[in-house]
Parts: sequence; structure tokens; C-alpha cells
Amino acid sequence: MRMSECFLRTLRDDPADAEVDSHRLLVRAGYIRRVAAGVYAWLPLGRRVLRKVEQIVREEMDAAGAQELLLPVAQPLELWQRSGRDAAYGPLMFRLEDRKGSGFCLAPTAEEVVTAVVAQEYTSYRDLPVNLYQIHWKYRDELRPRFGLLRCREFLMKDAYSFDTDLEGLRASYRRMYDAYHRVFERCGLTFRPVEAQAGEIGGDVNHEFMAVAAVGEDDFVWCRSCDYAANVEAARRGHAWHHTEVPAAGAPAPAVPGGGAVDAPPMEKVYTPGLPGIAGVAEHLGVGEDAMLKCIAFAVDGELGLALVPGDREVSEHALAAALAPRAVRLFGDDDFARHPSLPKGYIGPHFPGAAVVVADHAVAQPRPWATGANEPDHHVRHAVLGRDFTVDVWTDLVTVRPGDPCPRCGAPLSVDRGIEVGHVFQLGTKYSEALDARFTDEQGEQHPMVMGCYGIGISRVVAAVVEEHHDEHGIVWPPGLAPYDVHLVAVPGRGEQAAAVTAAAEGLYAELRALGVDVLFDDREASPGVKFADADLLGMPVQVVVGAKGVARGVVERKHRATGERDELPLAGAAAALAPGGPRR
RNA sequence: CGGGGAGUGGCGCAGUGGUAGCGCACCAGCUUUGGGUGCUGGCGGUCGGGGGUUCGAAUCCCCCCUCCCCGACCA
Repeated sequence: MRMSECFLRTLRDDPADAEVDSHRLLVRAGYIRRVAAGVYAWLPLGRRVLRKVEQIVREEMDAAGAQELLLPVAQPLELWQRSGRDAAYGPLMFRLEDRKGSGFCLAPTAEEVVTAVVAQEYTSYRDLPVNLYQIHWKYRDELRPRFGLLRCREFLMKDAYSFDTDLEGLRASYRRMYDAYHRVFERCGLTFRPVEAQAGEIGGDVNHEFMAVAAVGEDDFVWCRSCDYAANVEAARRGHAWHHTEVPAAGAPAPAVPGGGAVDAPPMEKVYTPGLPGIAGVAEHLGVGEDAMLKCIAFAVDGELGLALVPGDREVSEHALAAALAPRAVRLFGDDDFARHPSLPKGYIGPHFPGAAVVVADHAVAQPRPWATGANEPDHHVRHAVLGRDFTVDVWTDLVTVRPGDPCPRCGAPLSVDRGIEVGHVFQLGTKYSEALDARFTDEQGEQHPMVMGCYGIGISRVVAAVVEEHHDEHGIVWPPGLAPYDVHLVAVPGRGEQAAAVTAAAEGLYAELRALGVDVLFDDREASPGVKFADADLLGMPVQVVVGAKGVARGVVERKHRATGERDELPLAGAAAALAPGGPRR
């Protein structure tokens, strides 16, 4: 492609609305342009990168035995009503009506459609397993699109769906996808980590997210340096650090008096703590550490009041709380909830609140020690609250959000926390959709069973952003070789001297030779100054730059620069094309 | 939805009551030719929309819309 003809305009200034490097550079370098919030146009160069990622994904999916198909973007809402996800997704879906008033949505994902399609075609165990995938646009009306391509309302996704006869088959299908994902992200040049995750609205049990490690990621994940444990903080649990005491197992009934008679505390005592609803203020006022406070968080569970207890220096994990009380729905109290329950003094709640239907506590609350906590009375706290004597717990679980240094639940070593971009997610779904949408098969005995499903997503457009986050420098993008829109950026610097015509001729000749050898070349044939061309070449980020200039041509050589390392060397003009072709000598 | 910020040419910005400007980009000419050359001339804007105040509004007031950031939420 000749740059003089390429639909491309680079910007010298950073776009004002770009916060993160990938967004800033992809816009500046002319790969994408914003059309609406969270909706982007992919300009020719960007389109080529997208195709490269697509191709890698396609090759690995095909190699893993999946078959490509194409499902509709316009999906009848009726399918979503059958699975119950119409309500679950709610305003996240772009909705529309046809002229007859029938409801449609723009596909946020495709479990329903693909399940309905498979249900129509396959009815026998002999047909299974089958794994189907597509690479297509997805639509989610996010509350807050941001960070350029990282959180879009329209994004390109590879979504695959496996159908097996049983759990064992599902596990095998899942494993094949899991392994294929490793190869995809390795080929994309990403530093990534698979982590255990929450299922969200998709449903199902076992699932892993593939996190591209990046400071701008929106997800925190914990990982263990000693073993292979890694999990999204939402799903992460910590091991038990206080070996000196007996810790109740998850789900076990409340111990009569944990710690036995180890707690030798005076009677519970009320303290006047005016205007101190926060943990930090009270702890200072009472002269105790925040970890000696008992944090009491109010929540609603099926219309009843519940209390969640964690040490004062820890945060309640909403996901852990929900998991502990599932299948009942849990919601933490907001300001309006407190407004409806004036008897509940926000900031001064204690675990002995009489109206609490259920009390859930983290295992750490079983430590044999007296606690300072709310007095269930505005402007008052209590000290010397003792478990079993002054308050009781109904449900024990791991309730705190994990933080760095917490013990690994597998091996006990200190956990680390990093940020990541979720570039892929694999789920073992089970029969949620096959039951809802009647995807059944007949087994050898002639009995009907729902198919056992898995689903597997890769955010193709998000991968592009994640790759730029990892591969750039102060001058611009540094594409990994497999993703660059062009293999070689050929720069002609003819100057105005005697050799100008010879330089142009040499560059044109090299351009033709490279193309004949099947090399994808971006040829800067513009009438621009050398500085402009070099700056653009670095910004655009092709892995190899080849400069044809007057000095070199006089000596019969061209200069090669590796974008990633900045290394430069010379190639004889005569053999340059062959040396730059994929099969040619490397350097 | 809560909090904060911003809407002025394609991009980045200035302009606090007197009839809109700078840099980049774009066009023309000269200049320069191995790291965003310099100069001259030019094209391009109903200042987000509506209403109001005023002799006069980008500027002051009211309403609305959009965008960005933080949070809540989420694959």
C-alpha cells in the first residue's frame, strides 16, 4: 500500500479524551476514530490489525476442532425471555422493534441463538460433541464506555459454544478451548494469566478469565507465587492464617463459643462516640486498632435484613456474601434502604441488632478476642463484645475481599494482586440454556437429556487494545510481528540531490519486488520531509522499517531498523527483497 | 444513577458584554531534504441546542443535549 493513497491521517497532538495509551496511540496513528461513545470506526490500518487477530483466533479454533458459523446480530427477544436473560440483562441490551412491534435486541452474546439452532438440527448422542464458533460484533449498552477499545458498546468478539452429552465430555471440550486460548494469547504477544472467576449473568459453575496483565486493566486478580492459584478478586478467597485457633469450616454450624474460655473480657460496655460513624474515627477514639473493630454491614436478603461481619480493617466481598446465601438474592443496603429502616443507625450497627434475620461472618470473626463495634444506637459504640456471649453468627464463610499478603487458599504462601484486562473467558455452562431452549438429545437407551454446554469468548477488538497497552514506547506503537497491518514499512528519502531520481527508482523497485514475494508493504512514497516520515513510521509501529536514501543507494545498500529494539543494519539493495521476505535470512 | 469537568474549524487550544483567533492538519508558492524545516498567501467555524437579559451575547441567566473523568455496575 502506498501511503500517498492510503486512507490515513496521523495526528501530531494526543486526542483530548484519550486516557490510556492504547486509545491515545490508536487514534493518533489513524487506526480508529470515535463515532459515538463506545463506538468506533476501524480505519483501513485498524481493520487489518483486527483481521490479523481474527486469523490467529480462527486458526486456533479450527485446530481445536471448532467449526465457524455466523449467527444473527438481530435476535428475537423471545429467545431471551425463554432463558430468563431478558430481565437479567435489562438495560444492558440494545433493544428495537420491527414494524409489527415484535421485540428484538442487538446480540450482547449468543448462547440463546446458538442453542436454538443446535436444538433444531441435532437430536442424537451420535451427533455430539460439536463445537461452533463465530467472530462477530456484539452490543452492550454499557453504563460507562471508556478507555477507547477496552470497554466499548460495540465490540468484535469470538464466541464459541460446545455441546456434549455429559459432564466428562464438557470437561474435555473445555480443556481443548482452555489450551487453545493459551496459544492464541501467546501468538498475540500478550503477557497473560488464566484466573478463576465469577460467572456473572452467563451462569454455570467452573470458569476462567484470561487476564492480560496491564496497569490500566479494570479487574484485580490475585495470584500465588508459590503455586498455580490465581483468581479474580471477586472470586478469590484467602486461606486461614490464624492457626492458633480452631476455625469453623465453611458452612458449618456456628461454634458454641469459639475459642472456648480464652476470651477473658469484662462485660460489654457502651461508649459515647458522637459523630463518629466510620471505623477509623472510632478506632482512634477508643484507642484500638482497626482490626479490633467489628464491621457490620447491612444487606437485604429476600426482603429480610441481614448483617455481614468482618474485622474493621477488611472489606466485605459482595460476591462471597452472595455465594454464601445463594440461591437467595442479596443486596447491600444503600442510602434509600437506610431511609426506609430508621431504626437501623447507619454507622453504629452492631452484630446484636435485634431485627437481623441472618448474621453472616468471616472466619476471622471467630478469633477469641473482644470486639469494639456499633451499639445499634446513634452516636454510640460498644467495647468488649464477645462472640457467643454478646452476639451470635448464623453462617460462617470467607467473607473478606482478598488483599496482597493474605495467605493462598491452596498453599498458604502470601498472595499478590495485579491488574488485568479480561481478554478471554471460558465457562462450563452445564444445562442452563439447553434446558431453557429444549436442546435435547436421545441417548443409547432412547432417553432424552439436555445437552451439556460450554461457552468461550475472546474480545477480539479488546485484544488489539491490550496488545498496544503492552507493546508501545514513547514514539508510538510496536506491533508484534503477527499483528502488524504490514510486515515492512518502506520509507523513501529521495532528497533533492542528484540521486533523487535514483533513490525513488530504487524504492519503487524494492516495493515491487517485495510485493511480488508476497510481503505486505506499507510504502511511504509521500512528498514529505524525512523527519515526518520517520516519526510516522515509529508511530504506526510496523516491526521492520526499511529506509531507501541517497547515501545508501550510492553505496548500493538500504537501511533496516527493527522497531522493537531500534537496532539498525544495512542490506545490499540487490538482495534486500529476498532478505526481507518471510523465508529470507533473518538479519 | 451520584460526584467532578468540558463542549469554539478535521485535531489540540485561547478568547469574561462590542461583531471570533492561534498551533497542527489541509490547499498554493518559495525554502529545506536522514528525525515532525522555515517563510508567504489561502480554504475552513450559525462558538452543542433552545429560550431569556441587553442597543449589542462565545461571554450573563434558565432549560435541554452530548462528551470526558471518579464511583456504583459489568463479559
